[in-house]
Amino acid sequence: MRKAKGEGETLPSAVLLFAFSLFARATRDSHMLALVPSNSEIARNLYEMARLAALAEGSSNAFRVRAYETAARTIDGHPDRVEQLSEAEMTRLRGVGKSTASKIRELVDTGSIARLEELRARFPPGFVALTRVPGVGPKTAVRLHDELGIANVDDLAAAIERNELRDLPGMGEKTEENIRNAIERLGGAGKENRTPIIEAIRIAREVCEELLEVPGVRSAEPMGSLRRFRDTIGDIDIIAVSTGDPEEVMSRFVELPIVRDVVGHGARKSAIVGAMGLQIDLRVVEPAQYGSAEVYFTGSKAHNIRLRQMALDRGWTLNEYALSEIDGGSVVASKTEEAVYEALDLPWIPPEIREDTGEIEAARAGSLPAFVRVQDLKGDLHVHTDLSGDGHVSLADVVAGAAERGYRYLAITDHGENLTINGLTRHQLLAQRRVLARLNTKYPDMVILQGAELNIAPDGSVDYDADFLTGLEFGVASVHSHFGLDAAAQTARVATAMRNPAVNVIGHLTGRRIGKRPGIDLDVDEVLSVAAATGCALEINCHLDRLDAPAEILRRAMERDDVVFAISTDTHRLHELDNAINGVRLARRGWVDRSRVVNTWPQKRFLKWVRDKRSG
DNA sequence: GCCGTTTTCGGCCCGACTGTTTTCAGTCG
Repeated sequence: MRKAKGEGETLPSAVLLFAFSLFARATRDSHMLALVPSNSEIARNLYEMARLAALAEGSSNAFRVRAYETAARTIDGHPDRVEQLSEAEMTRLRGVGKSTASKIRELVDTGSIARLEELRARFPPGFVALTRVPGVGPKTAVRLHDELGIANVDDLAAAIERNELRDLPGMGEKTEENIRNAIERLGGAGKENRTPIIEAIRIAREVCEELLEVPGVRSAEPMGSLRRFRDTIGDIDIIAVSTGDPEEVMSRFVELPIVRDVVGHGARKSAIVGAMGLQIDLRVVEPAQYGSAEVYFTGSKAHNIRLRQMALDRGWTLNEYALSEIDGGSVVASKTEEAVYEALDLPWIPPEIREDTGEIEAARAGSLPAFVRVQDLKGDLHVHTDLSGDGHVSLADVVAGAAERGYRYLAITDHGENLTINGLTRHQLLAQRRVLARLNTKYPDMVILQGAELNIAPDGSVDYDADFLTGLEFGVASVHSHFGLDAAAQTARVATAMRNPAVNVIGHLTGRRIGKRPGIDLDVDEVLSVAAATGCALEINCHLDRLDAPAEILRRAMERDDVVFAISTDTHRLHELDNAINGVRLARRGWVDRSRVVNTWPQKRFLKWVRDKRSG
């Protein structure tokens, strides 16, 4: 039996959150119906149409498939509710024509799309799962079904055991063996298994270091979704620049200790499966090709397609080796990314936003945000010391570390007393206050504020009492428990904390741990409204397993002009002060403008903002 | 299925690798 709509779907938690925010707003604004599809729900239907249409068309590159995908992407990134537009208005959206507009209208009016239902009936979930086996694409899946009656992965495995695949024209023992191995590696997830960025970054760094040992290799850097700073990674793409023999780089690569399986081994391109089943692709290029190679392998695919279209409009073609003239092939640009973008009359676009969700248009119009850079940060506003149960750096060391980085202000924010294992007693805080007075004298250029990371209780209250909190100079408030409350309760909880004068920043808003724990359910739009009304900043937490608030929420916040942010490392060990770069990259991914980040502000303006909030 | 200031029809991004082929289809990113 078919699942009820919206039930049991698996989506990244950030997308779910975002979807929920739209859904919650819809339910609040329109009392009459509870099932108005959000933009992400519409997009999800269109993505599913694309996926199934790929099977019907026999290719993921079929024009109809790409048309659905383009429309889905446009709607996913659209700031307003598409459901409220007329069909004529919808067709003004990029990639949405009459046919798609009427399908969206059908979805809004009836809750389903007839064409999608037909496709679902024709390609049941078990069959679609076949195409998640690496090496099995739409053509193969359909053939397996038509010629061998294979309807799902189990059927396929059984057919391989009977050596049936090798007898099909165009297939042989090798293909059969490859698919057998692919199913074994699948573990139920296959092509859609994604790795948290914190793990992927570690593996990528290790591999790049090994590649740098190969003679002739000048650089080795991760590209793809890792460079775009997505919070989960499907596979790792690495470009190595070599002035030596590329085949030597390749043979070293496929022999690395991390390699569990070699899935491709060519002169310029190889792919291996490494620890935890994570695939790593390596490309070797020459120095003169680096810029175009970076553009190409950073993606996203959709972003690249837009760039290539722009190249074609100019009589050029863009590939991984160069931007060059179609006639004659002379190179227009290839050495640097900047040169490639400039030739296409665009400013350089940061990798973090290359998703074809409006960045090309914004770049063309000159309306990209002023992106944050590490050197813009003038302070860190979430820092623990070894007084916190989970802190591993002394107060003196972390203050010195901040001073070394040229910071003009710093908030020490050890855990509040309600976090029983990690938190500080009032007595400890009073003692810390005396030490801080001396440190403030020692570092006259930097203002060190005594703050705390307060725990937001289920009712929105925080640690200590109002009197004691007045004695603190700064407050970060975070959810550390009761993750399972419903959205209404969580939203009210966070809103109450934001209204507390002792709270300057909401720490790691959703509480998610990427790949381990989903974020709490929130009405994001309501939270943003309260943030705006109270002047409470949203933290951009730099920890790679948090990256919280997620980019989707940051971008949503940027659609308003009244929410501010704080890029904070949440340091527990001295070296974590360097994690600021992660927050900077997350901020870019959320299209955050520098002017809205409170810890880029000069000392005086920053301190005024802190005091204004605390005076209620 | 979408799109258009040369176009309402005829285009639509590009290439490496693999396995099975004697020149290419399928898959992948």
